[in-house]
Amino acid sequence: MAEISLAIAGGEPQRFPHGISVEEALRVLVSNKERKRTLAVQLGEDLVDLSTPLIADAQLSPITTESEAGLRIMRHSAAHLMAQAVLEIFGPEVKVAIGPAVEDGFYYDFDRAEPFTPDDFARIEARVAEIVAAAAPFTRRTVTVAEAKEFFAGQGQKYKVELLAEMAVPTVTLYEQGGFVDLCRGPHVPNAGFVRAFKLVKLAGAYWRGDEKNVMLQRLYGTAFFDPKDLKTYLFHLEEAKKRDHRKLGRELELFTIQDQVGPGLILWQPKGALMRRLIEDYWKEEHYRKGYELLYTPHIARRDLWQTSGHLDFYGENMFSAMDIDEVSYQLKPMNCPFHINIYKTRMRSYREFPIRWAELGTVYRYERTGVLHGLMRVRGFTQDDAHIFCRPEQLEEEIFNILDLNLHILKTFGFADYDIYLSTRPEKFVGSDEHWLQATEALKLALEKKGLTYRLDPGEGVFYGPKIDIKIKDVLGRSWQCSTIQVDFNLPERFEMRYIGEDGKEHQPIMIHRALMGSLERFFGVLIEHYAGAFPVWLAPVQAIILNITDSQLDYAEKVYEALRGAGVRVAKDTRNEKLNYKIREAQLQKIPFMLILGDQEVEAGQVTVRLRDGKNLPPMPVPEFAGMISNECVASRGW
RNA sequence: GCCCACGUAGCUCAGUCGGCAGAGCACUUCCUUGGUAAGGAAGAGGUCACCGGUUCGAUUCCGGUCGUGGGCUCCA
Repeated sequence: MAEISLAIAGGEPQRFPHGISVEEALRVLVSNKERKRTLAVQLGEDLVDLSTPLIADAQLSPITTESEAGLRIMRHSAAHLMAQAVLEIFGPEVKVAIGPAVEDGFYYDFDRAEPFTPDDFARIEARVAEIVAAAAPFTRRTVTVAEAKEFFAGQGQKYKVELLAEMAVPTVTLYEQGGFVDLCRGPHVPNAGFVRAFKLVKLAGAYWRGDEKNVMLQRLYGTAFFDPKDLKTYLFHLEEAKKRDHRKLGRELELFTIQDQVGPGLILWQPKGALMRRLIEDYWKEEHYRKGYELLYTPHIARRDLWQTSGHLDFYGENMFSAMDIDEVSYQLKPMNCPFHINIYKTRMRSYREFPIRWAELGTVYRYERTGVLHGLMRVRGFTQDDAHIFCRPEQLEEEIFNILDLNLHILKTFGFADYDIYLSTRPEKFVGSDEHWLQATEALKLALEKKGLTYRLDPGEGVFYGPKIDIKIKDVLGRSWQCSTIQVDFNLPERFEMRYIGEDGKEHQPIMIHRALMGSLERFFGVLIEHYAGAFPVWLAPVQAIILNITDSQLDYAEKVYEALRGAGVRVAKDTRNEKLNYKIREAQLQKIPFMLILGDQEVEAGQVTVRLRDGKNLPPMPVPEFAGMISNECVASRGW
């Protein structure tokens, strides 16, 4: 028998008999300790089981319990264990669909007449614990698609049969543990004992293959770890994340509210939230002015004809609120601002000399969202976009995109966001515009991204039908990612509205149009902001920057003087002069996450100073009032840049 | 829209195996004037989401509606 040469990546190759298993090879190639925590290896591009026979020279990279990849493999195995437990408890009439590892764990979809209840969780967990204790080995075998079909058909597992029917390969692999056989690519842990900590976390409905035309399956979400301590940490982090939930903080800090009587997905901004919004808007307007934008205001409704012309009724109609008749003319609430901006463009003939035209508006739009998707500030039915439209010549496209990215990142950074995922979406199957335009525009987006030195992911075919786009997504503390910024090229509306300009050649041309929103929606952005800072906003944004806490009534006059002075100096100051103990007042101010507490006792009155307590519990040395006011204004300038 | 769970005072939550509803915090009043995360007492506050049904009687059981949460789908 021939020999093959194997090595740990970066290590010395050694000779082994042809067909030796990965596990046998590891016994020679790595230490015992290392081998015991290895659950699979990477072979080239592929991850394979330890039992895999090796038939060619190769470099092996062990996947251990210490790695992300190892965790994923184990979680995928945990999904199999859960499916085994479910079938054992609820009988073989339960149909299994798919069960992959996901970000924080795994899930498995089941088709069962009776709904699972949270009470079932304990039973399933107990059964999984037994399976884990038995450390049943995972075994793999390769069969033909026909054999696999016959096997699963025999078990009545119709979803597996359906999956097999679409596979364009001759053979598939089956994994078995404890008598449960699943169609699966693998790899898996060597035995169930690797699943040291297992927990079911939630129950949800999910359509078969994600298509709402299909039957709804029951999805059980779980998570698993190699070490029970990690599970505990994970659950602790979930609790911590809940504390930053913008819905909870929004109520506690009195930033915004959503009332049944008003309607779902409709936001009421309370005074403190409204104040913050004003600060955000002021900042936004100033930055835009500096970058050569002009501001517009447009109405909330328009004649239905406008939406006909724009095409929104055709491609966006199901997201629009229904029409209302006014003097026998039909009107509709706006889901977007663009048609208004185009109408302003069209008030007269435009020249290439005016380009680029950059028009921005904080435009409030209304979109019908299905009830199930509404979520605090993140997903609402009425929201204000920080919208803008840029009209330019094709050759200006790249530079304009670059400018937008520049402004975009600058603004995000001011709000403390430096981590985000960038996506470039290219042409979908259904599209308007010429091949040449698409190619040019997509190239321009790419070049701008590269020139800005940004790494991005390509999302092929995920562009809007009217043009390619760049999306920037910010992650919240619960790990959900929210799209805020979007930059889209549009070949459609200029055509539909017959937009024109006179070029250098004296002839009519069609302008290029860019839609863009940086914060996306003020509501969503505010939600992300609340979670990002856990409600402890930077000084320039804090609705209350400082609160005066007097110790006894004998400082009331001085408190009033300090209050007036700080107000006069432009500090957002509040005072708590209630007849309460200092401890009590500090606790409240702390819970309100006010950056500075100004403690006033007899000492401060005498010295004409304030003692500053920070929200992290530290104290600054006593200082005169003007010095404190100066400190605040300096900090704001430093954060905001002006 | 679909699946599962939930909806009791402003907030967090008890409770009623069907018999006119409870705590803590917040709020009001009084006492207390106290230096870095809750001083004490009293008071007020709820058609138990809404609409129907079963019942002598429903906040409790059943059905529907609305809303919320977590998912699916969709998106700023």
